[in-house]
Amino acid sequence: MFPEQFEILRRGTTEILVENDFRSRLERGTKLIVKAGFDPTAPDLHLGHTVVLTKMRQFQDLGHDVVFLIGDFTGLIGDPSGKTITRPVLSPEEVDSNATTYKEQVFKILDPDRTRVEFNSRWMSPMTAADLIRLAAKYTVARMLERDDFQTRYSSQKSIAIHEFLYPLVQGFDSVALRADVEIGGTDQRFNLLVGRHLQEDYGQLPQTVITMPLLEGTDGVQKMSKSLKNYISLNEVPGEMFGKLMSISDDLMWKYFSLLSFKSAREISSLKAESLAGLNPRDVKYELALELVARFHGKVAGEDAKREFIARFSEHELPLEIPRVTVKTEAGTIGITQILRASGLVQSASEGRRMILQGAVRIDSARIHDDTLVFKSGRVLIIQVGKRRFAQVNVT
RNA sequence: GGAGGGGUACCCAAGCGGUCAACGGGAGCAGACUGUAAAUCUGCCGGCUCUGCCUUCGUAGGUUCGAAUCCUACCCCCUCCA
Repeated sequence: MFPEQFEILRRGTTEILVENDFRSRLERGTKLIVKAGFDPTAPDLHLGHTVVLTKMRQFQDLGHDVVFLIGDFTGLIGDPSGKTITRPVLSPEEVDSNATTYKEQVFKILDPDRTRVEFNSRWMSPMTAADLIRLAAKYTVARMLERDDFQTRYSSQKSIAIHEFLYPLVQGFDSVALRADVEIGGTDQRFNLLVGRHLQEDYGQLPQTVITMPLLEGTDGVQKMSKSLKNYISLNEVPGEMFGKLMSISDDLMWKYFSLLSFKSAREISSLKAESLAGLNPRDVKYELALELVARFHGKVAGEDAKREFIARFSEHELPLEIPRVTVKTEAGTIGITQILRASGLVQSASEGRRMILQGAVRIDSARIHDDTLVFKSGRVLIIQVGKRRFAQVNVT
């Protein structure tokens, strides 16, 4: 039983600190308190976040207590791992509405009945300045600067504000307040998670087990999935978009997505791998992935519709089922094509429209055009396509 | 308190009086191909009434026929010394 639990929980992790402690914790057979913190400023979760959530779900399924911690207090500090130092301070109402949005998304993965949602302002706000100084005294500058991104910023002459040092401390203190047995985070959280161990020891608690999960690369296949890099797949993505974005990841990256996001068993995944080696089109394997994930967040039917639509659009080059309709007004009864493209929102500027036409990207009623000086009279209705993905039915009035 | 380095387009990063709408890389977009929004190759990548014009290189002024490039003031970042 315990070795089995251990194996399930270890799957996909980058690191478990300390493995032996974790084993003995599991062997005790008591419910563990499993914590993971989330930033309140980004209620729009993406697939990268779900790596940790999926791991939390496994703990739940094994009967442990999971704490979904919203770092509303740490939100005041901002995440020092990013480049931005200042962050807009959220009002209580904003935190509240973000939390609601969070829950909607998170409970697609976690079991709501077995999840405790906490806010770290509950114990941080009552702290006095003196309390905070006492907390700050528990760690040294030299040890803080061990943190990889502090080090990088320091040596590349980027600023580090004092309050950013508080971020790991507060996060660590959260573990003390929650008496966490386990904390899960991405590998980029390693340092912060370890601070928790240190502080717990200082407060006379058994240091938590730290579990780090690999970072999921975004759709560019190189950088970690993040909103600011715009390479993310949001959980709120409409089914078609989510399906398409998943199909756009590289054939190599697809396997990482399988191992970190799929609920398929290790055995099922390796048999897919074997089939693909045997000559199955990687595209078809990717369909499996896209289908599973779209179905998880939007339901089975939406998943299948998305797949069907994708094949029609990109394999059979059919027009999408639903084409947005827009109306474009003429000045004196006629209007140039570049103006139509811009006014319909298909391109950002008339210049971009001109370039698109010259590159052969624009089709009107399915026929490619090359002339950027075309003029249309009012009363025309045109189906315009720019590239493979932008469509509009334009009513010229 | 003193000395020095730096702020360039979405990001990184050249340029240091005209040939700069600004090298190069990344991201993005498009085309070809593959009939995966994979991979690969090619092109585009400030705006416009587009063989030209207009607005951009921290901010505001100035010098000059002409400035991202020189000068002045201001704002911001970093380093070293104290």
